[in-house]
Amino acid sequence: MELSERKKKILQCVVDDYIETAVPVSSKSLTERHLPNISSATVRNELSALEELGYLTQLHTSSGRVPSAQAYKLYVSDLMVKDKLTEKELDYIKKIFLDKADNLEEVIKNTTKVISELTSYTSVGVVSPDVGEKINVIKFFRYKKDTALVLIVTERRLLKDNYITVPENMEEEQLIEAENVLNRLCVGKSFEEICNIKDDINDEFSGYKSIFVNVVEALRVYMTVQESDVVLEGQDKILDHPDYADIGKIKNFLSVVTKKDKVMTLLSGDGKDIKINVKIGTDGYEEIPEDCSLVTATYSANGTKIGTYGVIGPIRMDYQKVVAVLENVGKILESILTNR
Amino acid sequence: MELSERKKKILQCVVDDYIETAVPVSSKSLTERHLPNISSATVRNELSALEELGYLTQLHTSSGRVPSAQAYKLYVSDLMVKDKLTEKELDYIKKIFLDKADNLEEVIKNTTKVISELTSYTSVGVVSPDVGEKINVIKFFRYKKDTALVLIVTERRLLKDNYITVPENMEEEQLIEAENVLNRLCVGKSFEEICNIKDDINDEFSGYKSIFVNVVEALRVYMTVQESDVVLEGQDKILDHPDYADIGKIKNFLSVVTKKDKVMTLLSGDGKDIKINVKIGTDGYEEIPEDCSLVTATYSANGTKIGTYGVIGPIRMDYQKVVAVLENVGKILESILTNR
DNA sequence: TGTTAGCACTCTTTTTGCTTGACTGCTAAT
DNA sequence: ATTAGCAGTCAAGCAAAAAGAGTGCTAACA
Repeated sequence: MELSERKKKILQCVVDDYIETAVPVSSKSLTERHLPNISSATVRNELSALEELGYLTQLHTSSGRVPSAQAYKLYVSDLMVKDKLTEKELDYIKKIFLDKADNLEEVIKNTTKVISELTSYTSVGVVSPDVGEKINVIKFFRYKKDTALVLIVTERRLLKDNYITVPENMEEEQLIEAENVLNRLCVGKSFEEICNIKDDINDEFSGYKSIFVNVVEALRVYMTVQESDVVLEGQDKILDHPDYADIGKIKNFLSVVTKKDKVMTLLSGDGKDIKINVKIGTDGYEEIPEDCSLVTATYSANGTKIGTYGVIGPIRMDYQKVVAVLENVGKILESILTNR
Repeated sequence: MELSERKKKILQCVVDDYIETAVPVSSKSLTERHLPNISSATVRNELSALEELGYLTQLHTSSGRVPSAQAYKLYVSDLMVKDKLTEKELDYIKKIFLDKADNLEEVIKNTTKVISELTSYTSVGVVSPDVGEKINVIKFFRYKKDTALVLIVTERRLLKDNYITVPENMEEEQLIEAENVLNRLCVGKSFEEICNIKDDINDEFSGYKSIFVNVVEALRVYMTVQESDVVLEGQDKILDHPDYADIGKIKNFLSVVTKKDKVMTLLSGDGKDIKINVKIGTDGYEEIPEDCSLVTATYSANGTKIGTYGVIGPIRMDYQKVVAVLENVGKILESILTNR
């Protein structure tokens, strides 16, 4: 059922006020602050109707109204007036990114830092693996008798966190030989393609099969989100918000947010095309701490997903600000990473 | 002034009880729980004397006694009965380390994890840089026109997080040449030695001076503690302790503990030979959050400092358990890392 | 001289009742 | 459909009273 224009307006004012003050909103304060042309009694009737429809709740009979999760959803999708960032804030974002634009890892760390800084909420981010990412070159670096570091240069980054075990008696030339064969097989191909060719390589790859299997395993690891791909900033910001005056809630929040694996699952489900995505903990999304809200945006450059970034905080969140920050950071980030 | 045996015994009981219950300790409960042979009136006299001497405080005239920082110090150094870990706990420690004993980074992460798990406090750790660490080999890996990754293999680890800028017009052979010269200069030398030879290399190193300077800079970075060398575990554990029922205190704690640079300075001052080191926030140590206690141990293997690990938590900490865990983890860790 | 029983005193914590103030919901008039 | 006005509800704040936990002191005792 579509709400009347007046109901929408009133609901918007309730959410605005509640987000600002954290105090249940009364009919009187609404007429005084936003609606001088109608009486508080009329507003009371409307509030009562909105409560009936599930948009508002009351803590007790004589308290003001508090928005429900349903109300926040409508607010974000329909009612909210989009906020603009100040020049100062925009400059801040640009300055941060321009310094270290060429290192993807740095960019990602800075992204969460900026988001957390500007919104004053905890921010989370994860680099999306890209199964279509193509390999430029693979290099082995043997640094112990039986261990070699695998360096993989792809279109967008340098992967250098995987090791393979090498037979101790393997000569240096053999390792180079293996490297050459591997490069012949892999260069220009995507992770996905390489993982699929594993069967028909016996002839060419003869003696080095175990190495190939190891490298494919390393690639497979890079294809899924790793804990090291998850970035967190401002975990303590939550304490500044009155919604978390209760230790139990803080604990609930921190027990999720301090664990990278949990944050990973939190961010993993997010779709490809959706730009701004709001999930509210109370209904349906089990991964999100109770009474929390997760607002995320997925950024892409040159048609490839870069990563998902967002803010996690109280349901009573400053969505105007958060959405504005996420959109602007996205724009600037994408423009820097596209066609560079 | 030396305390009488009975005073020591009573003080020990007070601290034991207070650590266990978090409730101010009364004369009556002391006689009931630990001292059946003396009357509560006698204990009261002794408590009063101990208060006079600065070991105990009273929140108000009719409350029980609470240990002062001074009392905790004496408790840890003299009074405390050393705790033993259970077989189960010891097995747990061994199992964790045996899995990944050959990767120093993994070992360090696991160390803090184990400590936090077993003590149920937040644990912190930092890998000590070792200025005497000798270099086995240096390798450049050029992966972009103007950027090369610097790989440095030392006696104990593989450093792979530094990049140098290479002149775009530099040929591959020239880079290899530079690598050779650099190895001739550096292999077998310690970080410290290399940083000191920078002046008289002009003749041999001719054209590659900027590269050498870059590499030395990279070494200098490795010689100081890096943020990436700091590990943290169980930041949310603090919330389980009643001492942190107050949001202000939690904030205070987290604002230090979530920031790696702050933890770094916290752990940096610790000496070389001291095994177990207890610092209490209320007096003197400004870096430690107020009302917090930091217990650390420094581990070594083959005569070199591996790192400093410890626990940060409330002053009312279970020192018996914490010291036992730190000592045992240290023993096992050192035995694994020595002469491998 | 050290120890102990007993009692008065102090201070916190809990309970209770009361008052005030903020809202709402309802009703009747517009 | 809107509004003014009023009765009803509930939380929050306050003060006084009661209960409880512990101490310090004094006087007696070994």
